Amino acid sequence: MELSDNTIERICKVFGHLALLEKKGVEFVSSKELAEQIGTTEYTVRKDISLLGGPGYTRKGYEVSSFKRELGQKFQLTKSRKACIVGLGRLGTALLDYENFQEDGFEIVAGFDCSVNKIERIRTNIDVFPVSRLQEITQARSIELGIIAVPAESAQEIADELTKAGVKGILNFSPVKVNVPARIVHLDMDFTNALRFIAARFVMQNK
Amino acid sequence: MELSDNTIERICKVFGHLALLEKKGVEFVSSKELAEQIGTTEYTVRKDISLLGGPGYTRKGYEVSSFKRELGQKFQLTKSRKACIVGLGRLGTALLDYENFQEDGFEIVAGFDCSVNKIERIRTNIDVFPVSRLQEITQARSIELGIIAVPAESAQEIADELTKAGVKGILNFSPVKVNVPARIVHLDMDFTNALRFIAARFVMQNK
DNA sequence: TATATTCTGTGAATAAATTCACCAATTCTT
DNA sequence: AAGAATTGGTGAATTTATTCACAGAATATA
Ligand SMILES: NC(=O)c1ccc[n+]([C@@H]2O[C@H](COP(=O)([O-])OP(=O)(O)OC[C@H]3O[C@@H](n4cnc5c(N)ncnc54)[C@H](O)[C@@H]3O)[C@@H](O)[C@H]2O)c1
Ligand SMILES: NC(=O)c1ccc[n+]([C@@H]2O[C@H](COP(=O)([O-])OP(=O)(O)OC[C@H]3O[C@@H](n4cnc5c(N)ncnc54)[C@H](O)[C@@H]3O)[C@@H](O)[C@H]2O)c1
Repeated sequence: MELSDNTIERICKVFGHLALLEKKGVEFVSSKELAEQIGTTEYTVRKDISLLGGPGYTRKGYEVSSFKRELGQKFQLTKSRKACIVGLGRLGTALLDYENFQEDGFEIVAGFDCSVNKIERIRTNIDVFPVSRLQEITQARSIELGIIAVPAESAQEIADELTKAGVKGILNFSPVKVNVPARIVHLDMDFTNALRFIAARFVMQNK
Repeated sequence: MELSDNTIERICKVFGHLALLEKKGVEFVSSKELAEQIGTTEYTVRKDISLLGGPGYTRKGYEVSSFKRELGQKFQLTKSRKACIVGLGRLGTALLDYENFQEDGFEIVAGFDCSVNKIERIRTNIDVFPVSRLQEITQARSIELGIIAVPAESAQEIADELTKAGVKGILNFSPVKVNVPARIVHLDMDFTNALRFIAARFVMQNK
């Protein structure tokens, strides 16, 4: 059965929240609480979950650990996935050193940049390479996800490289939309547009 | 008339693309091209634009400069808006020095952190302050937007501070949803969840 | 034990978003 | 000048998403 992107996104948020609850030792959680935490309604949460057939218990809600395990299995969110970062400027290096990715099942196993200077100067535990070795390293290390943190004008070029290298997904932080074949899942995260949206939304709301 | 969030978000993207085209000196752009650039269909673009009453010209499309001006006016995207960043760690400092915000009409006028050490060590042109002065500075400098880049456990606390300080919008980079009154527009940008979504989406797509 | 409460699951109803179909206007081509 | 092609605008149709309503089940309460 076909899940919508909205549903998948919400389920991912649910998964994240379940992980938190599990750490805290909480045993059960209701659709109402999940809804509050992920910013939607209890109806939507229940509908989403019902599409997956997850079992909830009357007057208790969903069992945190087993439900998390089930989601992890269904969406393969438990196996650790390897990722690389292309563009090691201010944003790229911040991402490189963000150790929380690890515990959420994303392992940054390589960084790439076109500037050899930069590569030599970077202090990090992650291996960094010239971008000319992107294909080689991506394949050798079974990297599944590519994170783009190069300037806008190089973003499409890097998206193409990553595509050729065979990644399954791309997260793009540059402020231009990248085009990749439909088999590759990609998401553009444009901070400037986020600020614009907030501003525009505020203006509309108040007139 | 009421515009949906989807429409507002798309219009913001259109605005961004118009700015690009204007810089390049392009005079007209069709709904089809806009659609390609922002990742939607020409129908949706035309429908969105028709809600705003923007004039398009037969066999030419929309006039880049005047349409951009019109959108800028309607959504007040031309006036420069002041923003601050709270949490000057790896991500916060990357954002602090991102000079492109400026040319898109967002001016970072202050940074805050709880660590006095950090504040003293930071090298940047932007003024940085201890977080205890958040309210004071935000009001003194008419800051409208708050960007949260503190660890998850402090995010809600900072959201509350920003709310009290009277900001109009909040962009939250921590991986927890923050709760603020409905009058304040806010957006959570959770990178980890973005990676999860990409992974989950890929799994679903291939079964 | 009986009754009230609270929770899920899900079909039906409603609402929202997208897509389509096609007219009108303009430009291009021959 | 005639006809073909391209483009926007928009009401209608369709599809998708959300919300509601309520049955069924377990638990709590009296
Ligand atoms: N810094 C931020 O806070 C911020 C905010 C919003 C958006 N962004 C976007 O994120 C991206 C990165 O921003 P940044 O501030 O880190 O930029 P930056 O200029 O600090 O770093 C870019 C890095 O990419 C490298 N690079 C350039 N072309 C390359 C190529 N073809 N292959 C490999 N590496 C290449 C450069 O050597 C540099 O190290 C940009 O697209 C920017 O618009 C950044
Ligand atoms: N670094 C990344 O690439 C990355 C990726 C995904 C998400 N994030 C999220 O962004 C946020 C910041 O990440 P980071 O890597 O920059 O963290 P960091 O630890 O490098 O920096 C956090 C900063 O916040 C300051 N701080 C802590 N509590 C504060 C408070 N109450 N008031 C003011 N300042 C306070 C700290 O002094 C520190 O300077 C986190 O929520 C993180 O989960 C970061």
